[in-house]
Amino acid sequence: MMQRLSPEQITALLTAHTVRPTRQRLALAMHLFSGPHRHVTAETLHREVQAEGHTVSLATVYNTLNHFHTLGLLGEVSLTPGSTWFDTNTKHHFHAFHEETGELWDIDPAEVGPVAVAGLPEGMELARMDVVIRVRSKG
Amino acid sequence: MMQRLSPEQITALLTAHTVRPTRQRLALAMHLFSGPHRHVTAETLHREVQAEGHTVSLATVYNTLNHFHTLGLLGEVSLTPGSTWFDTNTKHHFHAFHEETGELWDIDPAEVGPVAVAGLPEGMELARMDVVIRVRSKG
DNA sequence: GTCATTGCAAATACTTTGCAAATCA
DNA sequence: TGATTTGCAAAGTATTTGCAATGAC
Repeated sequence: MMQRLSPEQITALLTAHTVRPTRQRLALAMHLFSGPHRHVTAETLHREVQAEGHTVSLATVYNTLNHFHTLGLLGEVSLTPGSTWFDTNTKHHFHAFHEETGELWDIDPAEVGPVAVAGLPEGMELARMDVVIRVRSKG
Repeated sequence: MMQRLSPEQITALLTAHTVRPTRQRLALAMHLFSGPHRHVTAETLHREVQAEGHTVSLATVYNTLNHFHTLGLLGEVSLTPGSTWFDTNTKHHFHAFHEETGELWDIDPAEVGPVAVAGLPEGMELARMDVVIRVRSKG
């Protein structure tokens, strides 16, 4: 799924959510939404836009990622304590994480087989289910 | 599963892993291994032993939890970025997390139904699968 | 021009580490 | 006694926040 959103669509997406399409937000949104789905941390995204010559402070990257997450444009992945990953794929899916290389990719729930949760306490409902499959190279 | 290990068994457990059963480690291990299964952070465990009158520094709690984890006596739960939870249940199981109350408890894999992972890339094998079921009170 | 947004630096939260003093075998 | 362990304080890493300057409409 290359080129999900064009620059115009990205601007439209931001204004639709009543966030001003500023230079910084556009630069970040382009990285997030114009190519294939991404997994980023504030740190990795900051490095990327810097490398492209854009000037965006790290604080703004943090704020923007949180902002986009609040708007539902990004998902959050609980992977390792210590850093927060954001995921441009907000559909229901699972993750595979290679602990040796740090690689992270999506797993289609269909590949994990049918999953149902029984035995939840009375009065509670499932809000969301996070599955992280940790893999290693076959030794 | 109350009273899993007696004080003597805990001392034996530590010496078996060639860690000296010092006053601090015994106090921490008692909290972790003498009652039912626990989920703790360095912070919560530190508060507990302090409340009991033991003097253990927070740094030692961190070091000891990491040490026990390395020895395989504790599992680690990836829940929320920002704090690390340790789990005295090291058997294969899943977690349910109540995002509103912060409650965390174990889920028997049997209650989640059969799970199998297909479609892993060539040359990789499953190392471990973490499932976090997030629940909320029925609205 | 007005109000949102940005960037910096400071603050906060969590965790690790260096090292001297204390402790255990 | 000799090696390990502890506690403190300092450093490190990840993230948030206050506020003056900037930028968008």
